[in-house]
Amino acid sequence: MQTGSAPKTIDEFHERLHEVSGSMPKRLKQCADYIAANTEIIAVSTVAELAEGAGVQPSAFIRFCKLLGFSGFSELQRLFRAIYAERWPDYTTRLEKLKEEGAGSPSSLLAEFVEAGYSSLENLARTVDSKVLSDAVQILSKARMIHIVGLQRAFPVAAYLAYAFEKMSTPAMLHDGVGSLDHRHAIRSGDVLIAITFSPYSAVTLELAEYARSQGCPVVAITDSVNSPLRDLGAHVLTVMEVDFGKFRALSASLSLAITVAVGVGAVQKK
Amino acid sequence: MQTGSAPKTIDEFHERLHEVSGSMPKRLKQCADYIAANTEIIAVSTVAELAEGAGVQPSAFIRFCKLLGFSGFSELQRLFRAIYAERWPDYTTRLEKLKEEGAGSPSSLLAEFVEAGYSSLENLARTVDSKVLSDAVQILSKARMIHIVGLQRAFPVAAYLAYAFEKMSTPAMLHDGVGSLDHRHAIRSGDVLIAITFSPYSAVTLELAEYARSQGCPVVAITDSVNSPLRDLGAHVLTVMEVDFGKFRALSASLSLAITVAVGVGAVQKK
DNA sequence: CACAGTATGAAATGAATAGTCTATTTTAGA
DNA sequence: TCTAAAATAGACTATTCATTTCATACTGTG
Repeated sequence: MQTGSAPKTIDEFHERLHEVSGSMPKRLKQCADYIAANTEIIAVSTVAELAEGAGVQPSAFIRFCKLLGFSGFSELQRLFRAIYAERWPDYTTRLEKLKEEGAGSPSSLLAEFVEAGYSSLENLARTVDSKVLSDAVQILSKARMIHIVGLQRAFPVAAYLAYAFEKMSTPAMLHDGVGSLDHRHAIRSGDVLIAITFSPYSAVTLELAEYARSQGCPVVAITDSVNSPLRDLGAHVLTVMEVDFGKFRALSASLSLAITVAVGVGAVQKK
Repeated sequence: MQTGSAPKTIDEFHERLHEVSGSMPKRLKQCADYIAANTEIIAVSTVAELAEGAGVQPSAFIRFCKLLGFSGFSELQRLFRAIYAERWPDYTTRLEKLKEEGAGSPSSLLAEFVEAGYSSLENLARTVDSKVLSDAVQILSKARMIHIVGLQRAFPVAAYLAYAFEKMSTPAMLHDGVGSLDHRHAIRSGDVLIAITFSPYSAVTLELAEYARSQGCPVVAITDSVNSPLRDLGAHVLTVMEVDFGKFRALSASLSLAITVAVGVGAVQKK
């Protein structure tokens, strides 16, 4: 049992699979083919299920795992589960450590932020629900006017949305709180509000969203986690999980999502 | 046990989770919170693992599952396993899947923007000059006051910088152009200006940068390409190339660079 | 302060699942 | 066609895991 040679990454796994699949007895070849075509279900299936799918006995499937260098099916599955469950490291602690050590040279700091950006984007791509996304675009494209609110951390996102709509000549209004002027009464029937807020949720944003709902206007929310109070309002929620650095948040994912929505709306309206 | 009312979709699940999480005993609340934050690992975890993650006993976790309307953990997990394949983690595959919905569809747009953001970040990490970056941080950390200007496309970046400095109690002022009020005379000797502008370069931003230089204030520029007019002013130039998609520009790289600078300055000042 | 109702944790139970072993079948070479 | 080696299937075992049970600790109320 050459367990030491077990593939450590998905790439290595595929490589090994391809490598050994040439010289394989019939049943094991079936396993190889089935696995190659259904890699994604390994993490959530049992030996019995996979064996049936490949049309072989469970024991054959286990022999197949061993041939690839694993000690058994469990070890193989562990590889796939680990990769999926891979939690992004705790950036807050990492950042603090970096600061403490004083080794926080700006370029290593940048490396951290860049990596956080990668994680956020990958996570976004992985978890976005295309149905929810296209519904949001639908709702917005029917709006007479789009209102945008997002303060504090969320303000850059709101500002970018306002910019994008402006460039596409889509009627939109940014509620930015300048002069503490409240423009809530600009929200009329037929309008839609985009509310962006992340924990800790801005009271002003929530209030405006509430007001919009009370006027019968749909609210499209861009927010983190599923506990967002915006959900209580019956808002159409787009969830985006982003890596936090203590008080700061990589905004890569939120911005990408926002610009997608904006361009999506613009595309629909041009037709 | 109202097993008939078990959530059938992830959306329903989240809804229910949020619905019941208000009135829950401590341990079950812990489960709810943990699950809300780690939904993605349910499909590939065991009760014991999740329970440990939430800091509760496995039995408590099962009580939690029942509260949500499932017959037990297995039924809950079945829900997540069923949809697992669609969210297969391999980033590239997932992007391709998103694009399958057809060009112009919201999800394919998202895939494009995510890709653009990703390459922008890659680009940034590759091309950044660590000497220039740490010099910029040096210059800024010596400033009596930091002025920030960035309009149009660059405004979200400027706004985020202003937010970050505010959070770190670093004296900073955002020149946002509200009311066409020009605050240039707030720029005094000892201050530093961060000017952010991308092609086509905003005249207002350039003018302000010019003014700052004329007052003998250093200017740290965040801009694209080497042809930026800010270079002519003798500004300290941080270059960031963003990948365009259509008319729009991913801001991921610019924001990451900006936040790096801000946090870098904050770190120096805390010492 | 006592009591009822609820929540909790530890351990026992029982089901599902991975992994092993061996008799049988298939295959290849003489 | 016979024989030896390899491959396979299916029964068997050991393990892991979800779930239940029950004794104990809280919590709020009269």
